[in-house]
Amino acid sequence: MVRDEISRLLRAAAESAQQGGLLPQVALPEITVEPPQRAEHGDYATNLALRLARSARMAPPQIARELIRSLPENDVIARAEPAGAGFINFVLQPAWISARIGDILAAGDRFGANDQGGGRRIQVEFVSANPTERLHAGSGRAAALGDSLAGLLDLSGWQVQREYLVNDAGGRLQALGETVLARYLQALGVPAEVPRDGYHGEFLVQLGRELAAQEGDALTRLDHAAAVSRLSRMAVERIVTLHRADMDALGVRFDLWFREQSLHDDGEVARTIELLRERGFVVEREGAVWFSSTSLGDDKDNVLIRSNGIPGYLAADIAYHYDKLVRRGFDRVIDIWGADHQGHVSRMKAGVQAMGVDPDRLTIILHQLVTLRQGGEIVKLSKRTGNIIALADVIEDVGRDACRYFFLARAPESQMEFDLDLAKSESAENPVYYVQYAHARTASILELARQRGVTDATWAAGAPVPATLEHPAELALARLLLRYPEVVYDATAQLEPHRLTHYALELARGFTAFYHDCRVLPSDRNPQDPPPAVTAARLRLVAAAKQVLRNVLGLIGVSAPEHMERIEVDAAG
RNA sequence: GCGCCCGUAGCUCAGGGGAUAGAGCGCUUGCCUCCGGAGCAAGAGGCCGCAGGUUCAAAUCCUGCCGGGCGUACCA
Repeated sequence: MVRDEISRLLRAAAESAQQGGLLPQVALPEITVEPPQRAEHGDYATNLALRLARSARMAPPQIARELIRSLPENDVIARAEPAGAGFINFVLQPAWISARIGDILAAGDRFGANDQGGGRRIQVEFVSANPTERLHAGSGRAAALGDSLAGLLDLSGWQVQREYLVNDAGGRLQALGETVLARYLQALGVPAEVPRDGYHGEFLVQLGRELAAQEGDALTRLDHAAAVSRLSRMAVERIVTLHRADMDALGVRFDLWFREQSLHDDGEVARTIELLRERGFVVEREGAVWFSSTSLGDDKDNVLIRSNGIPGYLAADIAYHYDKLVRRGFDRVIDIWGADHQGHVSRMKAGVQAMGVDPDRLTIILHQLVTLRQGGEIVKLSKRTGNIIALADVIEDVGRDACRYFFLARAPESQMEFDLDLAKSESAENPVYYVQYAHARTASILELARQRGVTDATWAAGAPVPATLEHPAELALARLLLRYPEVVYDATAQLEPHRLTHYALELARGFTAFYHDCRVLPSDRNPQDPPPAVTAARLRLVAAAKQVLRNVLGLIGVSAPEHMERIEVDAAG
């Protein structure tokens, strides 16, 4: 990464200055090098002199001057200047930048990779909606967030597994079975009532009809419990199939759809409770079995086995996380939960800790809920409200690409307002199309170059640098491209994939500005046409831009089209 | 009541100790004889919710208050 090159030079400068007596022998703080907000402040800047001022007992500008003077000979930095209250601003060498374009082409789809994971194993579990209805739009946010995060981790040297937990056990499954039985019977004309804690939406009415059509009255001959059990299983399978189809439509693939029921079948839930008991975290009172999580700092104890003898969700969830962290041995586990589950964070952490596992190995990312706006109406998407807008409908309306981009574009902790009408009616103005359009342009330029007899070898990775990039727009684009690995690194380390969408837009803008200012191919009409070496250098830059746009769009989950359909601008509006 | 998250441009949101706070959409004004105008350039629009505190430096960290969202079950 470019910033690491500069950091190394700065560290060498500081040590050299200390040895030469220009700076006192104080401990160096962590060196941060980052692009400044304003272009006139150079390509990168550091506040090292400001950070050193106190311990060195020197004025920051003076420290800055000493550091600059002590910078080792190098071909990276063209200029280093003290600025402001004590910053050092760096301008990179155009020749060095130009040479790095070849690195991008050589790295190809792997450009941006780093090794912060070091081959360790990590699991990202996300969406994991209860199989009781169609996925609602809010699950799209979890899907976009989880899939892009997993992609980032993969690119950053982690071995990643994407997992979806199917809650096919427990009390809600019972309620599902009761509901489906009632709907099934109703469809057969038999009077039946959905229990009060069942699911009253239209969706299961339809499912009941389908099952009645498929099974006839066969299930009426079973006793109640058997019918509920049978129907709940059938319903789960159908609903999971629908969930899988929605994820496919978003381009999200899971490595494993984990069945909660398997933990019960294998005795893992029972073993987990026993293990908690051995470790002294189990108390019995009021006829139920409790996890004494207050002893680990939780605000209250939680039920493991209800007084009716059925284990609650927490017992299964602790068993599940024990399975992930110990039995399957993931080094880290990331759970992505909706904000409506925020209350479970402390007890889940306590549960992991009680099982003897370092709770820092589990990271829970909460995303705030999604609000949909449709026809000026606000529709809040919380679970178990009757007013659900299905994810499948949103994907169909808006398209996969815009869906992935918009769901990812906000920080998880922000509430998100998704304006369906805007996304549909003004899709041409969507930032996602702007980014895709930039990619289509790179493809178009390279294709035209081929038609004019320029071979791909011109922009191949190993080719020598034909000419040093000089034009400000060329250099600005090249610097943006070189920043991509830093964006990937930070987005991974901070677990903030939404940064990708902002970078993608910035890169597309940088490319479009370059395209506007710098002619790539000769036009024969203009005496200012670029000479062949400049054309070759710009083609390499275009090829590199295409690569990086492709890479970042890939992480976001948006397609990188070679061509886009023309949209005619209707002057009449 | 208590807990978590959020209050930044007309709207939707980035930025989360550092230099003159940004983007998209919307609005105003210019640009289509050449690689795709789904574009480009310029502009208007901000006590960064309020009040204290910490710091050389606060939109950013801390405290309190106000406003919004979500939790606060022997549901998941």
